[in-house]
Amino acid sequence: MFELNKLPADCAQRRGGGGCAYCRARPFSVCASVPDADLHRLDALAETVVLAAGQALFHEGDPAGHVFNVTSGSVRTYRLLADGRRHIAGFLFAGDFIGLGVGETYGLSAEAIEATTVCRFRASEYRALMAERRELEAALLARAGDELAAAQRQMLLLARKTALERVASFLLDLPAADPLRPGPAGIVRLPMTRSEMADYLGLTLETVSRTLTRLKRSGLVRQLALNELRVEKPDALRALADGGA
Amino acid sequence: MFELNKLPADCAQRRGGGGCAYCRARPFSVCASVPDADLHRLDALAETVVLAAGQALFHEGDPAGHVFNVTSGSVRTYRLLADGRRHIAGFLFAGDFIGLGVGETYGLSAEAIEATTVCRFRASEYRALMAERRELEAALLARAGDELAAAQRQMLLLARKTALERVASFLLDLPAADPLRPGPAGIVRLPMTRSEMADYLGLTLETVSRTLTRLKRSGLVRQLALNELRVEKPDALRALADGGA
DNA sequence: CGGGGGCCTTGATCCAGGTCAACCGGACGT
DNA sequence: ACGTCCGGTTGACCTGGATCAAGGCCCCCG
Repeated sequence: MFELNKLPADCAQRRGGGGCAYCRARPFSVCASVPDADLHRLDALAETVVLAAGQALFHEGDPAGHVFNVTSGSVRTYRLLADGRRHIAGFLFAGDFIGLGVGETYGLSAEAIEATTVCRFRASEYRALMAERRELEAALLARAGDELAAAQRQMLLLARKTALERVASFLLDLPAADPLRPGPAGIVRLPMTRSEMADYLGLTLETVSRTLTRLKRSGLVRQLALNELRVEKPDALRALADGGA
Repeated sequence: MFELNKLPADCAQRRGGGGCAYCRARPFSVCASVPDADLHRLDALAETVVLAAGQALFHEGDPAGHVFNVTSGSVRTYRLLADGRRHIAGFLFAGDFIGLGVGETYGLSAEAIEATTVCRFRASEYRALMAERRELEAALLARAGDELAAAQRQMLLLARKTALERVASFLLDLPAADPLRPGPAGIVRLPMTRSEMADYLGLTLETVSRTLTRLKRSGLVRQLALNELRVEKPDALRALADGGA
């Protein structure tokens, strides 16, 4: 039911050619903590991996051999229950780090949503680099704190918000997550399907669709293209999202 | 509707008397990363705070002046929506650290569930100590990773599990969270009310009560006392919790 | 240019869990 | 001893969102 594409061995290569210096995602990533003068250390460990839409980075239960930085595109992380129910833990964009909670094995699966590039490190080498470059460790700790706070907001959403509030929250939070595509304020790009939004928000795809229709009809949101829309009344939408009566 | 008890100024005191060396929660906390020889550094910064049931440590939106370690008892962290809907983000026990995701202000409120002691540090001093003692920073990063993984499991629960699966998961995960009260295997102590369980699990208190009754009737669980029960069939309960058909 | 397969939307119906309400029992204060 | 309060349990009913089903649109491919 969900494809299990392998990662072709040839699409990842050790670089060493100073790629980090030109990485557009660096300012948004934990790599920003590494001073320019030390970038060669990162470069020496980094592999660039190019992914097509639907390709997997790893699967839940795989030995956790690598950590990743997303450099362009978007990634979903998810988990399945035995009977196929799916939960999408997060959508990741340029600058996001993958590998914070991981121990021996990955606790989630990760797949590209669209054409995506990630920067890959052997976990053991990355840990060694962390031990060497303290700022990197501090940056990861700060990032982990931010993600924890985001996870707590998401738990509130899942535990207590209505479908309308969930979708409204999603539309407001999503654009901020993708720093490479700031675009004009209020434009929301939706690279994922309705089904993926549903599995992220704890709803069904039908409910997501109906709820978006309601938001359009009420004029809070306008559809610009399939999977792109504009928030027309951000304050009203925010009030909705936060359960403001 | 929810009490807003103040923290009496006199219940917290700077110690400096070598308390950390005798702290029963230390082996389970991030403090375990500080070598015995350096414990005086922790002691110098630590204040012991004794809390009665229901007393608040801080409220959402307060300036985040302190971080905490729980040393005994239990704490709930929660957030409210404008109309009073509550979500309990977590139950914390001896060894748990409070202050990972915090920035300028607290994003959650925290209150003692029962008689509780916590160890309090000024956030600025704790940050300075972290800069000085690297192992502490590493311990916090590891802890943050664990919490992130736990948050992801909880999001799966909230997004996709049924009431029965949620309660079963809760009963299995809770005992492991309280290291000072290991007790005989399979004994679950529930210091929180049905309403608090509900707000943690994204249910209502009635549904929690009915679901516990179902578990008792089906023989998976036996009630020993009010708020204490024993898991009779851990494997069956685990299968239930994980949605195993 | 025609056919097929995703993805999306919309409608009709169903049901798990929410809501409202009654009652029970233990802990407490007087 | 008694009343009150708070937490828990149980029952009856309701509803938001799930489920089941039918098309529609668009894109790609032959």
